[in-house]
Amino acid sequence: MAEKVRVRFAPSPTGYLHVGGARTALFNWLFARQHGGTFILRIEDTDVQRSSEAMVQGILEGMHWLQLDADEGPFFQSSFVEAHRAAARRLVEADKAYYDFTPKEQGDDRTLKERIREAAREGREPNPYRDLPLAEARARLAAGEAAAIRLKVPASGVSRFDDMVYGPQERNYADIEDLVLIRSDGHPLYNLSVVVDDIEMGITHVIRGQDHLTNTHKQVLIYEALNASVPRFGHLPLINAPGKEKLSKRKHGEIVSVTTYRDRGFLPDAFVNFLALLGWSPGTDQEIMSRQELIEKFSLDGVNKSAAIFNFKENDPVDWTDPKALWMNGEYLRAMPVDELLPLVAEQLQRHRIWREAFMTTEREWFARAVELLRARYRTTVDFATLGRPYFSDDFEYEPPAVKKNLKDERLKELLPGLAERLATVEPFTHDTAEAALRAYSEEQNVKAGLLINASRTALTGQAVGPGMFDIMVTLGREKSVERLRRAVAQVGK
RNA sequence: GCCGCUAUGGUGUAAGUGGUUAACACGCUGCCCUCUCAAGGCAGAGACUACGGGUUCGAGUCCCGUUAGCGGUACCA
Repeated sequence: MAEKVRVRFAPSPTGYLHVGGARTALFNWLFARQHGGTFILRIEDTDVQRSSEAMVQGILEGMHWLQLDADEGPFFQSSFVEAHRAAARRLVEADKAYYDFTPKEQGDDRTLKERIREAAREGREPNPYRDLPLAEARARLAAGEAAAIRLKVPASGVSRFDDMVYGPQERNYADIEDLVLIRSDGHPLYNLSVVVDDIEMGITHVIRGQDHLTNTHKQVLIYEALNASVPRFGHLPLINAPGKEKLSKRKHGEIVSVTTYRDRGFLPDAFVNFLALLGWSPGTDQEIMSRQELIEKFSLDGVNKSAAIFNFKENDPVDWTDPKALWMNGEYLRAMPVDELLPLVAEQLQRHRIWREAFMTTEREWFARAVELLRARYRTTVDFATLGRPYFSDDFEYEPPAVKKNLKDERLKELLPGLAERLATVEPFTHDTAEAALRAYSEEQNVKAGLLINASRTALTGQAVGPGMFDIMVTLGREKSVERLRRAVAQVGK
């Protein structure tokens, strides 16, 4: 029978967890869950210069928020370097790798990319140390000379593997250089490290970004040299920025960081759902899928090959990220049980310092109704604390455009206090009785009800938009409504 | 330069082994609802399926070429 599925997510902590990494983690996780397999987290921190503890924490936090917790790990690749070196030594002994005494080239002022291309263009000379007898190499090593270890890649023939997403892949050995396995300072390099670790951890399926597709041939070579069984590979299309630009941490900043979505009021399930649809489709029209549904429907066959664009606009405070992500979060906000939403809203109100303990105790029922009323028009939980501020706190601002639009009419200086007086005596104070009182008053005063309604909305919330006016009144309660109507007189005509 | 991957409306994706007017979602526009804004309902605009050749009765779907984007080509990961 088929062996048990073991997959891993192996980020390098040279940056926070970004959307591309999160999607790779998600697909590995989904694949593992679907097959009853094991999902492993391995931090590839061998590049000490660029890795940092803070980034490790950021990755862990992001994974935790998305609820993609690992079954095993986190492991740290840096703790396995001895195994990597031992593997390289074995390859040397088996004559599948060799010591290269060529001095390490020093960097110059050209950019890295230019240097790589220039070196490649010059063509490769056969390495003079490739066939150096091992005894001689060891003698030079013993004499204190430094050497890198390179893999002996066959001069001719082709490398093949069948990618689970991209299909059959071929590459001529002639196009693959004798790659360095161990630097001359003893530091193991990526291609060796991943392979050794993946063998050690019994990884059966390697699911990762497409940027590794061509180098996979090199890794297959290493597996074979090590007499290990080669896992199945599945490469995922990349996620680009608008304009098909590469998504870059430096250029695009926090907009690509997963923790940004946590901090700006996304629901983890909504974000996971959105991420799943970036490069994958269940093949049906269904787009809103719970975690369980994703696990059931996910398939590498449904992953497409072309890069997706993460469609955010830069410097747009309202549509600050991909509109579809925002829409989807709103859908989740509306569909989830209020009881689950309440603590999330509470968290935001706390962060904005407008939280009152009573909201969760004596006024919990009221709190739930207010959240219910507001969530139809919000897209993130942060909206409850910003747009929703007037509903939870008396300390709010009158928005100038709203004042200009709804509190312009000078007559309101008399009408607002007049309305306040009427409402003060309405008994009981409900949506319908408040409405009846307002409409009666507008008729008496010979003004349109709309004038009073819109003016009241701005008087009560400082805003021009929001829920139905009488719902607002009931939510705020008689006392606050009356008080705010009177207070707003000072805003009339501004 | 060389090797490789990709190419469907603004964005994300559909269109089993080639078969009528290229579908869905987001976004956009309009209408309905209405005290505003959302939500919801309805309607609509938007794609000669990157371009050029083939194969075929018939191609988004197969083949070749071109172009573009991306990846690799490192003693980075």
